[in-house]
Amino acid sequence: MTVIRDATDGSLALISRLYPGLYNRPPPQHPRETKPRRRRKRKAGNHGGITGMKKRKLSQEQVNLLEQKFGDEHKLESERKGQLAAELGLDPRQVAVWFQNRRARYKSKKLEEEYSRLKSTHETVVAEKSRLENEVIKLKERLAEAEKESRRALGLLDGLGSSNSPSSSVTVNGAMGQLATSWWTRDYVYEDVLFPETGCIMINGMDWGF
Amino acid sequence: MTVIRDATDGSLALISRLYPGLYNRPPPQHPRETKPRRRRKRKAGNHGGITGMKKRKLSQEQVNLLEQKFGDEHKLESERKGQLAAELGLDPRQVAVWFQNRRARYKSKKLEEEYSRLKSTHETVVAEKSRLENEVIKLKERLAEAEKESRRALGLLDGLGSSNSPSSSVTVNGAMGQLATSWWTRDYVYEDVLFPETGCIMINGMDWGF
DNA sequence: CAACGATCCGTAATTATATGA
DNA sequence: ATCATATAATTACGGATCGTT
Repeated sequence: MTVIRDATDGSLALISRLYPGLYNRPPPQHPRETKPRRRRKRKAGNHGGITGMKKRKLSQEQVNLLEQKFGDEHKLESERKGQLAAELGLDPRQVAVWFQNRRARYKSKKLEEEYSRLKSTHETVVAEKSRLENEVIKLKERLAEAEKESRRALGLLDGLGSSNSPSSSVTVNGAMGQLATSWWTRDYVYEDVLFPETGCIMINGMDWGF
Repeated sequence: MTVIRDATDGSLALISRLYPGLYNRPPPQHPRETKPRRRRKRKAGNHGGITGMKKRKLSQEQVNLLEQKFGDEHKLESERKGQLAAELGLDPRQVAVWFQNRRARYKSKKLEEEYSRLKSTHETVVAEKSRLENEVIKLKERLAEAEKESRRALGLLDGLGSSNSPSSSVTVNGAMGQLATSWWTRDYVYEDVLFPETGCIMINGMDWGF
């Protein structure tokens, strides 16, 4: 099944000599193991030393337990580290390294997830923004039209008011006054609400000079 | 059985000219047809001993050249790989590994950058959305008011029309008809444009039944 | 031709090392 | 010493191509 490659079995040959039984995939046995590596001495570069240790893959069982512990706590206390190492038949150093790498993996994985999440909500917001922009446009159209119609009605009222009975004129003028203070001459205006062509309103061929 | 790797003592620059390397390096990408790959040649092998030691940390000079090449192309053709390896005094395998790891680094770095960028634009869009929401609210207020005023004016017109001379009535009724067809009874209406309290408009103590 | 196997190449994940805070 | 981080090397898996059958 597993194709043994030149490079791989070279490693295997070497490793299996040092760590018998560790590379078995199907039956991962418990490696009770002597560790040929010694602790890293002071930063004396041990380049060229025997330190070049080939990586041995941890068995699935070992990984399972490590993952479980990682789920409990992302950090390790040296106390638990030693215990875990003994339980797994690993060098405490390996356990520590495993946790470090696991934290790094966790971090980048988390970043990916965060990115996906952010991207998703971003697209949602963009769509909502687009919807709002359309709504604003429609509202402005409606508003421009409504105001235009108001002016038209007011113009008609004004025209009527100048040739009506006094009582009616009072009513009309009163209404005009209210309208004027309510929105007609208000000081805050959306410049872009009124369409250009509404700047000069022609009703029945008459320019109302607005 | 054949051990090939390692022995990267840095003095085996000669072994690299075994890769006759071949033509072609199209941006292959996804599975699509003829991608004349590298011709394969008999493996030559095995540099040096079994020494599983890792010659870690490439020199700054080596990294500089590698980075430069990476800048040109993120992928390596075996031809260039062999040449580069010879130039650097490295095992071609190491060059390949370096590029693989470099691509991985590039990928995660890019993800980080993309995340920052996305986050930034997201916040911008959120702000714009908020602004648009406010604008919509204001426009709705204005629109409700404008329509209310229109109705008030129309109400006044109507009131005048019912107690005026026939000639005036004609004018008034004509205006009403225009208004009615322009927006007053249009069939598409923003349900949320009119505020709840405007559902029943009282003008001068008169319910217009809207 | 098709099928197969060996060999190369790449990605993704993993293990380990080196260094600085 | 521990941790975070960068880097190197290894492992496993998959795809592509060549050389045979």
